Amino acid sequence: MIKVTLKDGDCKEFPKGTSLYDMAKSISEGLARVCLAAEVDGELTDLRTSPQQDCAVNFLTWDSEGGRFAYRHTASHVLAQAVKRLFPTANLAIGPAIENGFYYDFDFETPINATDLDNLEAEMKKIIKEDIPIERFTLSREDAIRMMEELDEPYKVELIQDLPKDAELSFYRQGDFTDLCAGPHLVSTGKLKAIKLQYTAGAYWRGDEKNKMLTRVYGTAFPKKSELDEYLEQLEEAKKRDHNKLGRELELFTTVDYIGQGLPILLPKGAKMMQILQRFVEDHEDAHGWVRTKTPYMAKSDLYKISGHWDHYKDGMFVMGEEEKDKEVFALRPMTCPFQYQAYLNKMRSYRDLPLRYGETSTLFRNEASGEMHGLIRVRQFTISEGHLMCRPDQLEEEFKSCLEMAIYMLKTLGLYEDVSYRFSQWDPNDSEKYIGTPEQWDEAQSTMQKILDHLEIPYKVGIGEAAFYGPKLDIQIKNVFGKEDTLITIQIDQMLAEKFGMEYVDSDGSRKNPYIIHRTSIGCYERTLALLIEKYAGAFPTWLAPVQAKILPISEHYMEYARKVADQLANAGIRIEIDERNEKIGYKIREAQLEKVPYMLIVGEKEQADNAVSVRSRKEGDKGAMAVDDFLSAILTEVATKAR
RNA sequence: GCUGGAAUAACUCAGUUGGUAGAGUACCUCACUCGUAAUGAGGAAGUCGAGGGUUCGAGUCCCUUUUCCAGCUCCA
Repeated sequence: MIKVTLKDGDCKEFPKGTSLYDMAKSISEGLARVCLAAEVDGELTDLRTSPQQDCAVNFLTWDSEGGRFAYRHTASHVLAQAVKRLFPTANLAIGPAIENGFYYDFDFETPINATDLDNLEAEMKKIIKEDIPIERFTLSREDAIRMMEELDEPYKVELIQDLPKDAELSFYRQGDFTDLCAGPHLVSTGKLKAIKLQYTAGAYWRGDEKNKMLTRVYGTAFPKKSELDEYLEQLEEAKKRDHNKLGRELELFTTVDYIGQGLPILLPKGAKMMQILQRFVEDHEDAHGWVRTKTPYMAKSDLYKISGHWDHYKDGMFVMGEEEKDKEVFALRPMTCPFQYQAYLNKMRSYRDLPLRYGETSTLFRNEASGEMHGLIRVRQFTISEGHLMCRPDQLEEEFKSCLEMAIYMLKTLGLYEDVSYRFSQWDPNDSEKYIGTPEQWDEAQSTMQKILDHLEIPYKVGIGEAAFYGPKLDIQIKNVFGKEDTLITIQIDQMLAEKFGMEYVDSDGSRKNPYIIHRTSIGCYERTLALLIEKYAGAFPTWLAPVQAKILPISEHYMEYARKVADQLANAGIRIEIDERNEKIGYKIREAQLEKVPYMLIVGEKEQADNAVSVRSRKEGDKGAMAVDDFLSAILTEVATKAR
């Protein structure tokens, strides 16, 4: 007998050799029905495992990530089985569970289409109905390779060959289908309930663009049809917040095909929001010891040769001219650093001058690959709240902290703080081509940064190979409505470029030293920030950010003059105001203003004109009744000043 | 850049096996002068993204290209 301690502290005894699934059954039929996998002494495992000694067992249900992953991983195997049934010549690559579903990569002989996807889904449902038991077995590496060669699965053979020689490999078999897999999996295909194949996409074998592009089939699975439907409904709702759709509908931006990809046109409302954000950021920075520079948008190739951009970032730049043909070759700037450094180099610096904080509202140009552009989130020309801070080693941590605090303040003010996560972006020592500097320099820069991050207790995850070519970064990451993650804000420590440009200061002992440089942004690039704000608020921006803060809706033409008088008074106080001068019914004007998501509608008619008042309707709370113009003005000014959300 | 999908009026979309280009909204005109989410009538509006091909005839079929969307790769 072995003793099993359950999560709730209960102890049970079972004969040695009892599987976890049988244990669950003997505890209760209900548990057996809902448990999907288990943790034995903290290790994720299959229900078909039979513990050999006393242990702690935690049965995992749909409520745990481990349970969901086992469930969806099994769904991905069922998909692979369906593919092998309908397309016997297709080869299998990999098929994991992911955050909200699963995918499987296949190498099809001919591309599959939407009908094929429907057929595959139908076949999956058949496999689930067949309720095929799923068995686990292990093979030596050698036998595993032999089996996959016999099955003619070259990708699987390659995967196995990369595993350690003495590895014992686990396989899962369900009827006529066998796959290499670490598991865990459900006990039979019938445990799956609601599945849906969503779409296909290309994906490089092993994520390397030099490799063949495979077909990735995405799907999701839930224990109940109602939950699946709810999830799909949520996806549809999220799409309605998509900044790329909403931003165009709200007339914030547009694109024109003969201007080109990644070059959006900011319309008056979008440009106004950008201006508000920019003023907010610049004022805040200036109040915190930052000074402004204004540097050129382009430079001769000479500059980029010193900085290393020419060798490490040329593909990302717009270069004008050819080195062989033209006397001077210019390139638009992809980053501000080498330009702003010239301001530092303008004269000899003393240790007393540091820290020096240079801010610039900087427009940058990056020649992104054509498939990368996405609305305002990835563009080829963008404007960023860029800054470089030169300091002494003893000031580094304090300055880094203040940069981070500023970023957090900005995020909190915008209401995005709860949506971000931190990434400590490090270099990839195996890809030294991509970076300047020696391994020793990288170790030093990264350990300096790590010390600061740990000291500040920043909860980060590490991103290997995500560093800039000149140094490590703390990236503040955010997800868009589709769940795709992008960097919003970045704070970087750079020693290497300072050295390349010969930036120095004279220390108290008379010696010359290179300053530490912090590259940082306050709210990242304005285009991307705007995009995320659109999605965050579904276009209903906080009043301080709204391009139009109040719209005056006269009941009829008779009150137009009064409407203009009110508009003048509010506009003179700095409120962004519009009048709906059209000869339409009030209900119609309200509907339109509501759809434009204007924070306040001010209805004026006979009564209001008599009382020097406005009837206020808020987009959130509806009709709020009449109010003296002065009272409305002071209320909205307070709201704007506090940047209330 | 790669894989897949898409492009028809300002916007959202319909358009059957190839046979005269359609709706709703918006816009313009007129009437109505209106009290908290759509007043009515009329009008104008499209080289069917661009270029080439097949055909008596192409929005529809084929090729090239541009842009947009999802994903991959890459990045703020």
